[in-house]
Amino acid sequence: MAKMSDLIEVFIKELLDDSVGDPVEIQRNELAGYFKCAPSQINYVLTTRFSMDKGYLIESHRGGGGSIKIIKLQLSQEDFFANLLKEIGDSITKLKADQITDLVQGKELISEREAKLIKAATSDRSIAGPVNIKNEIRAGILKGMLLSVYEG
Amino acid sequence: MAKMSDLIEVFIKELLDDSVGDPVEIQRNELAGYFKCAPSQINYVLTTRFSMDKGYLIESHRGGGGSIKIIKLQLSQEDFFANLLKEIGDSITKLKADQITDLVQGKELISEREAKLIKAATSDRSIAGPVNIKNEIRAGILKGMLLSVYEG
DNA sequence: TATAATAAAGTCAAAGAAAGTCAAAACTTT
DNA sequence: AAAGTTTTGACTTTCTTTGACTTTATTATA
Repeated sequence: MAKMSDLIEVFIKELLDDSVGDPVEIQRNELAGYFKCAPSQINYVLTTRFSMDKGYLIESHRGGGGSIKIIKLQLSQEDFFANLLKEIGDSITKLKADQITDLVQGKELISEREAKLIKAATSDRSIAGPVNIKNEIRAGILKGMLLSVYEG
Repeated sequence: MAKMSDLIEVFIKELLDDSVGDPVEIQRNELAGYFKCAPSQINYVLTTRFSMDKGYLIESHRGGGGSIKIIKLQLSQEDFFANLLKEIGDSITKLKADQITDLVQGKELISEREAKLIKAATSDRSIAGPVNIKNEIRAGILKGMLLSVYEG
């Protein structure tokens, strides 16, 4: 049997292609039913194939009428942003985060106010929680924000 | 089926828009009849979508000829922010964070792009780290960002 | 004028409808 | 065989819908 996760991945990518740039909305159980797999496998596919690093944003709601929204951000490999994401990696200090933020602002891809927002979000003060993982958390937040700037 | 509660929410907001600032008066049973839902669902919508901290006041009368009055009120900016910070507290879900972000955007205190940034920063996928403290971390980030807006 | 009937709205808990998590089991690759 | 990846399922969390029961106000009646 061809790998299920791959099939699901292709399926979702086709949906995204068909919708030319618009986000795609699915219901986890429905999709799982279609592929006759465990619903949680959809989550697996989403986290392994549609991660932020790969240029996707995921949003979801639980409860009656809940659903999962998949947003593809168009970024090319040699893109400035792609490089930044790589540089941020899985962990980043506040100093470096600020440098990157300034860099992006310098290119006028974000406004001064937006830069301020980003700096606030990535500040040590904002990031409550275990000191030893602050840099990891910061990396995730910074990447998420930069990607969101790219969103249609 | 599109989510009933959302439809009802939109319906009421349209009424409010149409009445430009004036309170809107509805009959619970009538509205429930219109939407073919349980009357108590109107209460659900009212408490989840038109709560005080979202800037609404609800008044009602029971008995014959009874009705529900929905008032949208305008708070001073300091009160508004103070309220938000209080509501965020030490822990907040993604859903509630988004609602607050929308609220702030609705008041035109932030732009659509800035709202997107905030939503990205507070998304579960941005916040790497232990699941059990995500809401705590999110609260810190959101407060940090809102404060940065407030402080100019 | 009391009292009963009726007409609202309120409350709360249970059931239902999603999605999320995590770890074990089952595969594949090295 | 070890390491890595995928698949599954039991359990959890979050949000929505429903309905039985309560409270309050108005209207009709004795």
